Parts: sequence; structure tokens; C-alpha cells
Amino acid sequence: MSFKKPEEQFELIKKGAEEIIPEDELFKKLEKSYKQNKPLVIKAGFDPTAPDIHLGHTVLLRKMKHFQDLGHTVVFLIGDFTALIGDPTGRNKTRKPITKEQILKNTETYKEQVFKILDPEKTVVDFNSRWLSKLSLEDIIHLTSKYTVARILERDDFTKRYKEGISISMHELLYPLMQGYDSIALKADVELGGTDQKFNLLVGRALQKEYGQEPQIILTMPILEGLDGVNKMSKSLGNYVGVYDSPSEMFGKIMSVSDELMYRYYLLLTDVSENEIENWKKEVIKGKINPKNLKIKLGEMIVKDFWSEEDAKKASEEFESVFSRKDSIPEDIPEIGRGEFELQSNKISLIELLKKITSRENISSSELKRLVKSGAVSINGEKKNKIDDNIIIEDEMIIRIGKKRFYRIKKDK
RNA sequence: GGGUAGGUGCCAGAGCGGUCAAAUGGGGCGGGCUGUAAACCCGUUGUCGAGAGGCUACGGAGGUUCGAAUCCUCCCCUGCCCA
Repeated sequence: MSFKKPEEQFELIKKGAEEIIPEDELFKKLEKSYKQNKPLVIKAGFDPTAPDIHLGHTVLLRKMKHFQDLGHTVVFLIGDFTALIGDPTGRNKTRKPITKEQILKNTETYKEQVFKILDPEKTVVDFNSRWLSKLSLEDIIHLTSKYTVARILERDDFTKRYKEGISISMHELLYPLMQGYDSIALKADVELGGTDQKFNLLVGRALQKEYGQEPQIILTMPILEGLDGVNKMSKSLGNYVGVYDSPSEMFGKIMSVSDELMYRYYLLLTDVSENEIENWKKEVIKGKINPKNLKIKLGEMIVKDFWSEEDAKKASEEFESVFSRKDSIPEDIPEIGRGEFELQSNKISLIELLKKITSRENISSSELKRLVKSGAVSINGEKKNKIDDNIIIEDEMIIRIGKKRFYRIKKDK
């Protein structure tokens, strides 16, 4: 393996990064690695608390990929042990505990999804339970003696919770120390994380010094805002685009993003250069570019990353015809066979029909009734707002609820 | 250990014996407008029921009362002050 010149590496590494602490040390490490022809150990940890990876995670994964492309050893560290605590970062209350079974399951799906971005051949996957579960109380006392309460409480979220009178449990205070211990165990040269991880990452740096190691470099990446443009992208807030979302879903979600956020997504989720993005912004202000078209392009780029160029084109065209021209329906919608209705006659009341087709979705019938009353439901393009309307089931019907939900009834499945 | 303030719907937060499925705001959903953008306007927001109406719900368990989110007892949880 031969490395690129440190200067060249540095450029790619810096791209999109929020902070590198400290930059000059990173440069020295790169020089050393170059001279000795020895890759750096790059650590990035993920707690498998939620099973699905979304675009927010891929910001970091992309940076890992950069290091990988430069020939360094990227360790994808699964925090199977730390997940038991749950990172208190950004939390205003203690996380609910998660079971070991859940963690294992999540880990499997995690690995699969991560390799949509990372090169599986070059990625080292490790688990922090490998060392953390073996620590004795004595080891833990030794570890905790290396850091002070005041420094732990410096953390903004702890301070806030403390001041606002929201409980903080002891084990939560331990979280940063355990994450730091991971760096010691791996002898990490660089640790990557979101900006919200800065504190935890710095603890790792401090602890490594205490344990007589060369301290790691901290590289933070910005946190990606979710579809609402305000909160960070997270599954629990429902403002996310999952890497397993279907092409049309992905595309649709991207299209619903605000213009401002679109530029941000370009910056963090594509390889478009910062200069180019700035240019576009100016052109949009001048009225030379319609922001809608930029958004379409963004949607296509992202779908292409996770599916294929073909899927991207298809999703884009479908979107155009379904929503912009409103002349057709999406292809990929739930289908119900006519036979599934088990009717004596072929008539059914509207509400019964809706219950049947949405039976998988956990929508209460009160909710459905509300939707009907507010005019959200149409059949074959015709609005239906009476709950007790009798509907004749035909061999081919399209039922639509709201803007986005479509269902098809077919002769037989 | 002692004292004290609390625990209400997705969230924040009012209510403090009947008119409470619970004010108000946020969020969500739907409609209108549009670029499935933002902003804005309107509606809606426990559940079952075609409807009338039922059934669950105000930390948990009991109790008082014709009637409890509201009063009493015990328990659980959290904050603050003191030790």
C-alpha cells in the first residue's frame, strides 16, 4: 500500500469537516504514517440502539470512506456494550434500557446497511463489549480516577439537565469514559464523530494521555438536519430518510425538504463541491435556476447512491407525473386482491373498505372517519366524503388517502 | 435520614368535587394555495360505533361520595433544601 502525499490526504480529510482538533497533530500523524508506510487507525463508533441507518449517519460514513480510500484502517466500532447505557448526548432524559437481543439484531442490520457506503473488504468491524465487559471493578475505579466530576459535568447536556432539575443517573456519567476507553483499547489515531460527540471524543483524547498513549485526533462532522430542517435527523422524530427506503420514497422525501436545507444536503450528502453549491445559490437568487430543479437533481443523486442510476431516473419521472402533472399514480403501491373482501354482494361501505385496505397500518377507525370527513379520500379520482357510502368493488380501483397514500384493488392477486 | 414541591393527552402546560375526553400553545394529520418547498388560511387530533351512544384515560393500588384528574390512605417515581 502506498499512500498519497500528506498534503493531498489532508485536503480530502478536511472536506466538509466541522473541526479537526488539533490540525497540526493530524498532519504530523499523516507524515509519520507516510514515512513508515503504516496506515493510521481511524475509529468511529456507533451504538446499535436503533436498527435503521439513515442519511444522517451517512455523513460520517462518507468521511470514513474518505479515510478508507486513502488507505487507512477504518474501524467500525459497534458499541454493543455502551448501547446498554445509551449515549446521553443531546438527551434531556435517561434513555430507556435496551435488551441484548435487540442489540444483536440491530447490529446485524447495521452491518448490512453500512456497507452500502463503506468497502466491506477494507473495514474492520469490532465490538466494544470485547474489552468493556471484561473490566473489573478495580479497572473501573482506575479508569474513573483519571477524570473528575467537574469535567464530566462541564458537558452542556448534563449541565442543562442538572440545572433544570432533570435526573441524571450515575451510569450516564460513565458513558464518556467508556467511549474513551474504546480509544485506548484500539489505540486510535483519529476518532470521527458528529459535532455533538465532541465532548466524548475529547475525553478519549485525555484518557489516552493518562494511559500513556499518543492522544487521538478529533474530527467532527456537522449534524444533518432532518426533513423538518430544524431537528437533527433521527428515526424517533420521524424526520429521516432511511437507506432502505424505496427509490420513490427517498425521492419524495428529498423533494419535501425546504430550499435552504437542500443546499445543506448537497454539502453533506453529495460530492458536489462547495464552490458549485455557492454558485447555484446565487443563480437561484438571480432567478436563473429554478430551485425545484436543483432539488430534483439532489433527489436523483441520493437515490443513485443507494440504489442505481436507473432507479433514480424512474423515481424522478414517476414523481413528476404523479405529483406535478397529477396524471398518474405511483407504481409501487400496496395491492389488495378483490377476493380478499369476502363479500356476499359486491358492495361495501366506504369505512369498511378503508379499514380493509389499511389493516396493516394501525390506523384507528376514528382516524379513518376523520380523514373521510375532511375530504382526504378519493376513489378513482373522485372524492368521497360520506362514511356510509356504499362502494361497488370493481376489478381495478385506486383508492387514495391524503396526498401520499395510494392503494390498488385488483381483480385477483 | 429530615423537610418540601411535584407526577395530567405525542410534548409543554391549565384544571383542583359535577357542565372534563380534559383549556391553551407546540407538534402531527387532513383540506386550500404551491414546487408533495417555505409562509399563510381553515379543519382535525383517545378509542369502538353508520349514528345515538358506549368504553378506556389525568403515576399505581385501594377508599370517601349519588358523582373524583380534583378529597383521603398506602405505595412507586422525580426535583429542591438540610444532614
